[in-house]
Amino acid sequence: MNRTIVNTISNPQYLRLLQKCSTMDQLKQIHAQTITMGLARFTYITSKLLAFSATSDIDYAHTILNQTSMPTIFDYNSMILGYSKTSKQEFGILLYTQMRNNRIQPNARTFPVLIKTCNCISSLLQVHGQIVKLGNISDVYLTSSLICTYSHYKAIKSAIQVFRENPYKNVVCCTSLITGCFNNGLVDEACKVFDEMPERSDVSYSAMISGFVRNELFNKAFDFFHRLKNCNLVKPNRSLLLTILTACGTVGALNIGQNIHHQLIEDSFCFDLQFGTSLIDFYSKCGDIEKAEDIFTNMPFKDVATWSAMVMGLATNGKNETAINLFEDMTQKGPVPNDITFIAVLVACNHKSLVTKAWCLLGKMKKLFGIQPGIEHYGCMVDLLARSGQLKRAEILINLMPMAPDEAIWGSFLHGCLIHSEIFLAEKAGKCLIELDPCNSGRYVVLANMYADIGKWEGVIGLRNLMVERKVDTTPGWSFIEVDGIVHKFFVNDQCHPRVKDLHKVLQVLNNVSINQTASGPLCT
DNA sequence: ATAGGGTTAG
Repeated sequence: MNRTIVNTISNPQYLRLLQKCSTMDQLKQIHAQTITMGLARFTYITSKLLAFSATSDIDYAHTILNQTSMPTIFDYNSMILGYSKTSKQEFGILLYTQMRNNRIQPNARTFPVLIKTCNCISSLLQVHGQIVKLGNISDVYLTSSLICTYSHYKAIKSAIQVFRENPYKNVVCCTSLITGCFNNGLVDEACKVFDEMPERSDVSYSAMISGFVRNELFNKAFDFFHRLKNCNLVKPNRSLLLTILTACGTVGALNIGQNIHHQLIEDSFCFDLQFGTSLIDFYSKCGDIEKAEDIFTNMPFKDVATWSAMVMGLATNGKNETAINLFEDMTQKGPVPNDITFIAVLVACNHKSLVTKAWCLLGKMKKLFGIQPGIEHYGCMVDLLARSGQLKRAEILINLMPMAPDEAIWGSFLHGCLIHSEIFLAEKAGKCLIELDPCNSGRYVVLANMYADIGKWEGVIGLRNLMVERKVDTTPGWSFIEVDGIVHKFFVNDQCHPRVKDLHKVLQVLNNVSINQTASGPLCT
């Protein structure tokens, strides 16, 4: 940078210069010149430097803070915000204490950032205590921050209490509570808050729809989507359409998803990175892998998520070799693969029992890409080994993994044991599953069916008693399909659908077509 | 003048 420029520019010009700088190197240069030019005595200039570096290099920001003779509340707020974005979140409260020792009064902006540094419920309670103690410092930002963080730590009752007792609230506070309720399974409460809201934004609708999706209430999500389109008050925004598209993929709602696709084409959004990736995922999940490939080919910009979605789509649609080849292409000329890409390519190996290839990829992942395998990667390996009958090796891997096995790991292992009739190992895995997931009736049923198959009736009775004793909810299994925008849900032995007779006729035809099918009983009725 | 909140693909 030209020294004379800095020397002669006025303060607003200086600030504009600072806003333009995009790297820490540029900032350090400006900082050095600020000192040489004697501009460091203007506190708002150093404050601006500090605020900028706090979000990209917190240690550098801390050196600026240490060099500042009289740090202001602005400096502390920036520092606390900076720490909230790092892994050293506990420094937030330490800085706050230091600030209070220096007799600096917090202001309305201090607490939302301080709340962000709370990494557990006890630190949140501590901060909330401070807020109450100081009094007179609340506003809508603070209310929503408290609601979000309480619900994040599963203290939804406290979140509701903050909402009810707080006079400062607006559409954001209501939306925060809606999200909190949905994330804690309180669907009715979320609906109540929405119904009673004085005004609603596009984000409020988004929160409702994604909340329904997370709670697997897909019909309600689609209902809301239609309600929103009909009311014409709020326009569906990007994230809302992305959420709906995810929901469509999850339930295989081809028609609704296709309508969104057409709408995206009309709005010239179809080449958008996120929409493109979402569409690839959606069409893959609906089984239209050609359409997914077509979108992938025509996307002008693709990132690691786009490639991962495509590899996963191919892998789950039986195009395993294409998936693995696409992954190889990616390592040659695409973005750097991440942990999710590796899950996708391991799934591709899984569906073709490519055990050696999978081990090789797992090694590559660590050595070449520096990615530590997570529980999902081990899960893929266990699944792969178990399916291919290498149950001993699968068991050894479960014991050697650096983390405790979860339901998915034992589930894969059990599945492999059942395929290969390894009764002793299956029993072991089944018991682990029941203990990990004691409320899930399905876990008991799998083990009970296995006992029944081998005629070990005392095992069946024992499990039945255990279920009664533990009051396990035995909601029957269900399936669903979307036709013309309506999701039809079917339970096992369900006779409630108005066209149940027609459905049975179709099922009969299908069963006759697949003569070699070894499925044990009807798919769903 | 500088600092804060809600939805979001894999």
